Amino acid sequence: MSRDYTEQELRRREERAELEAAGIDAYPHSWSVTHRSASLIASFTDEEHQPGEENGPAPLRVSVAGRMMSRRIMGKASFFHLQDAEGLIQVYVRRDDLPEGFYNTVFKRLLDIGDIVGIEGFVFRTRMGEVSVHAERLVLLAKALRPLPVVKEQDGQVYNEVTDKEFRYRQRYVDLVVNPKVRETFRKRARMITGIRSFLDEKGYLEVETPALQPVYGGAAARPFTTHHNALDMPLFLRIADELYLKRLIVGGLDGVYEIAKDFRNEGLSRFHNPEFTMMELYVAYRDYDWMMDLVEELVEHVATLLNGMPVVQFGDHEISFKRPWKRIPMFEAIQERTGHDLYGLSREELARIGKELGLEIDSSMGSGKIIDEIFGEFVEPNLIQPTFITDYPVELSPLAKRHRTTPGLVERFEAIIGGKEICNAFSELNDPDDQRSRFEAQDRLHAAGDDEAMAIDEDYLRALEYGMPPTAGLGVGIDRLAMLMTDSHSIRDVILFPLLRPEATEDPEATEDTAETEGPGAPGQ
RNA sequence: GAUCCCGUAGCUCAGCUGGCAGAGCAUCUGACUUUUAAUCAGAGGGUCCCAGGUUCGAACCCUGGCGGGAUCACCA
Repeated sequence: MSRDYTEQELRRREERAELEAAGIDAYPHSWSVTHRSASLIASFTDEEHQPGEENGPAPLRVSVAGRMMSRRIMGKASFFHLQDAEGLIQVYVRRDDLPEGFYNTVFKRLLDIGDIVGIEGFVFRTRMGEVSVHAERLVLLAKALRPLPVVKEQDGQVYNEVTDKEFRYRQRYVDLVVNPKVRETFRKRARMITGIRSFLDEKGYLEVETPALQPVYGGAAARPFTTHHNALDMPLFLRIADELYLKRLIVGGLDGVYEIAKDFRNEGLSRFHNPEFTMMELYVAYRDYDWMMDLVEELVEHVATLLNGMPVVQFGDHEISFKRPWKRIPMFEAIQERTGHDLYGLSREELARIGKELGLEIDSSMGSGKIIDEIFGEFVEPNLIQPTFITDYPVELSPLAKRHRTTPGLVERFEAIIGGKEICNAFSELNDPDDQRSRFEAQDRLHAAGDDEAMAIDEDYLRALEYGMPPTAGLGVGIDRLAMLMTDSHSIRDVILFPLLRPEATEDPEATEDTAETEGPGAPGQ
């Protein structure tokens, strides 16, 4: 398989050949690093480290490694910037400090922006005040055969910034190299997840793993991905939620369990939806949804503070404060506040009439719960920017939630809405096996009527409930959406390293159809 | 799935009413031993997303397709 190389790629391949002809390995095996850029720069002080003065401090010798990101060649001396995991550090190279011929031939002619190099030398501050490494040894660690987009920056102004979304998502490795903000976003995401995990561990909850391949899928309303197990010759579904397995563990006596895992939903893509996404689910025995609201506030305030030093983030034009306590409003009250209509207890016909009056399209397949949800989603949710708990949902929307202790027709459920989007969903868990069975049966009728997102009856789950599940509070948090809020990202693709895209056209037009069909794994195309 | 916008050099982008394909960075050659978007002099580099159509002539207009983005629908 070959393709036409560009002029610059050909040039780099020639350079590699020349390097190898000169006995220089273009891909050596290792390099020992003693320092990283940002922390090295931060630790440098003129009094302790700046060499040159008589009786001055001894030079600080270091070994660093990274990618050459820019080059300023001035005759017999040069500067370049080296980028490592922490950031950039400038390197100073002089012809006369390197072996005979190395500077002119290897450094100036055979190395390029994008190459990965190792530097041994001493640290100093230049006349212009930049802490830099004066190279005494320079070793190629990996030759870059493709040219990297060259992005320049001066006083915060970025030139030739790589902005093409498709390029950035398809070649995230390049995006990470050239866009520092992207590296910061994913560091923050990682710190957020670590923060959630240690918060939950500290409370004594047990992190568990439940099946991603499930014979019966459930726990949410969504279409699944289906697959097949050959040896058992059975269909399997990729999980759409962890819920029913985690609650089996509550039955089993593990009083508090959580899982941070990928869920898979075979549905459309959007700014807020990726077919695989990360969910954190938590179940705690002997608790209810009121208690869980307190926990969510505490958790999110804690994580936001961990990431930003304070429980406040800038999100687009809004400053969002996660400081406890958050507003709590029953769903019907919130709808009445925004639309003037009290929907509680109304018949389906009355709800449909109000929906239409409000300008929504209501069709005959929509049940009462669905209409209420539409009205909520249209008039309430987008206006909830500051963290708000919406509580007490209609029972028909929530087949796994426990009935409200005082208000008929509702369940004890809440969602936290932040920035106009649902961030988590929680309830007092339904633990009456007979009620659960009848809810499943209602779902099953919907399914039979053509709703392919309705839940299936999970007999094993019902069996577990029949053994007795303690009162339990359950929570699901959309980790990607929380990461969006914490990093001021406005598309889920900006917080998922490799979001799903359509397969791109193969680079080699000859490698299409005829070969793709006959080749085994790894063949491009579908 | 619908609507709108976008697709030009390795990257960022210009390209007027249809008339020779452009700039900066990157690359190459030369100068330069503390520069920092280094600078200076020169050179090379194009399937204008793809396929048709209109026209004397298409990057530009028309039709269809591919890919991306945004909004909507869907997604409790």
